Amino acid sequence: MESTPPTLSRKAQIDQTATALFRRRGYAATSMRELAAALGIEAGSIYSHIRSKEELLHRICFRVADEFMAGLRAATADDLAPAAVHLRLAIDSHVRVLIRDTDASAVFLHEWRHLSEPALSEFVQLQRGYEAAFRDMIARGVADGALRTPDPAFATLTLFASLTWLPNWYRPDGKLNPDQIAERLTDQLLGGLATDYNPTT
Amino acid sequence: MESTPPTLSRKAQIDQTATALFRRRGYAATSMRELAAALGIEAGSIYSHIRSKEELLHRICFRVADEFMAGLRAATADDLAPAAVHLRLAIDSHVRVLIRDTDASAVFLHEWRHLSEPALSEFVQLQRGYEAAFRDMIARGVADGALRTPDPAFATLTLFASLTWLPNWYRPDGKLNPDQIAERLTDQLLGGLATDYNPTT
DNA sequence: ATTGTTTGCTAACGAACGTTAGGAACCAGT
DNA sequence: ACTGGTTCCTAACGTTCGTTAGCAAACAAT
Repeated sequence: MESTPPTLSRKAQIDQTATALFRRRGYAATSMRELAAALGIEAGSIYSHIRSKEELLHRICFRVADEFMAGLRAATADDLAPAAVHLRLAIDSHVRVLIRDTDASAVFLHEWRHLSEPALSEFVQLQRGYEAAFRDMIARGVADGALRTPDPAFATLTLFASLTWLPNWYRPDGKLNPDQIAERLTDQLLGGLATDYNPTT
Repeated sequence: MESTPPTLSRKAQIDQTATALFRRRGYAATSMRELAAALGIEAGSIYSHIRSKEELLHRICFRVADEFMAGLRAATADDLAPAAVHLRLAIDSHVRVLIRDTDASAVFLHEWRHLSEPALSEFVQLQRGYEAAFRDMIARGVADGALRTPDPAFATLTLFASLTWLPNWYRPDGKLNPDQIAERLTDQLLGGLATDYNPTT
């Protein structure tokens, strides 16, 4: 059972509503009074649960960052697996986070720059490490012949471009369910790179 | 010669500085006092040249939209050319706009949602038409056998994803000059689609 | 019964916001 | 010399911002 109330705790509700608003209108353009109205309470009441507006953004960004990082660790846990397998699992994990938590992912991707120091630097560092891991996987895949691309660095950019674009077009009520989307996107992105690639379909 | 002063007109300077600020900090998070400070004047002075803050955003967004549209028209001017050629020229033109005017392009891509009606609807309509044109070119290219992709709609998404991502990584002081970037990006994006493609290099 | 936690209110603070009014300096063309 | 346009200033307007203080109701645990 739970020690917390049966539904979402108020703080969790605030996080959720703030995430949706930050995504739709942008962090800077969302006022605390707007957030309060969406929750059906007054602006001042929010501060019984949080310390500041930026704390909301901070929690969203770093929670999503944690999910991405955990997925990456799980995908590369098997040291003996080839780089191309690591890459496939990592892309798949990344897509699943994007789909499971589209609003928070969109905030993570576009609103992080409104963090202030020192959180901003910490976030950027996490981001760089994450991207570097993908670049390494692709480079190792090319080195061992499993992947083929005229320009690994550029391939990494294209990969992240496609991943980052997903929240812009994904609709939960679309024809494909999340698993199918993740599978298809992974297949498509890897299909363009692999020298010999057979999708699981 | 020119009837305007030798350097940029003040209004053009304001546009330029606003573009850079809107890009770096976001439209909503950029204050008129910040903009004024960057120009070395007082906030009130700006209103001798413009009517409102949103007018700045409006001008940036619709000017870039015009450039994209003009490029698309030029690329598809030759009715007799095959769809794959139209597509190549259109991608090339798009990339050149992105590179020539990176700041304005980034504002166009990310800040347009802060436009208010009716400009917002007008902008969205332009955007949809532009994307539809690319989708059609890809679909026709697939139909006539010049292009190959398991999912034309998804290919269009990936294409726009890569294009939209460019301002995020492009640096004018990089190794490649604008022409080389445009050529390489066009080659790479089309290379993944074409059934038989020989880059111009 | 009491205590502590959660939740929310009203009222207001100082700061920052976009914007305007009114005036002044400068400069080009007549 | 005069005129009209461009440019910028100071001062302030009304509004909205994030946030705080102080208080109160509801409820769970002891």
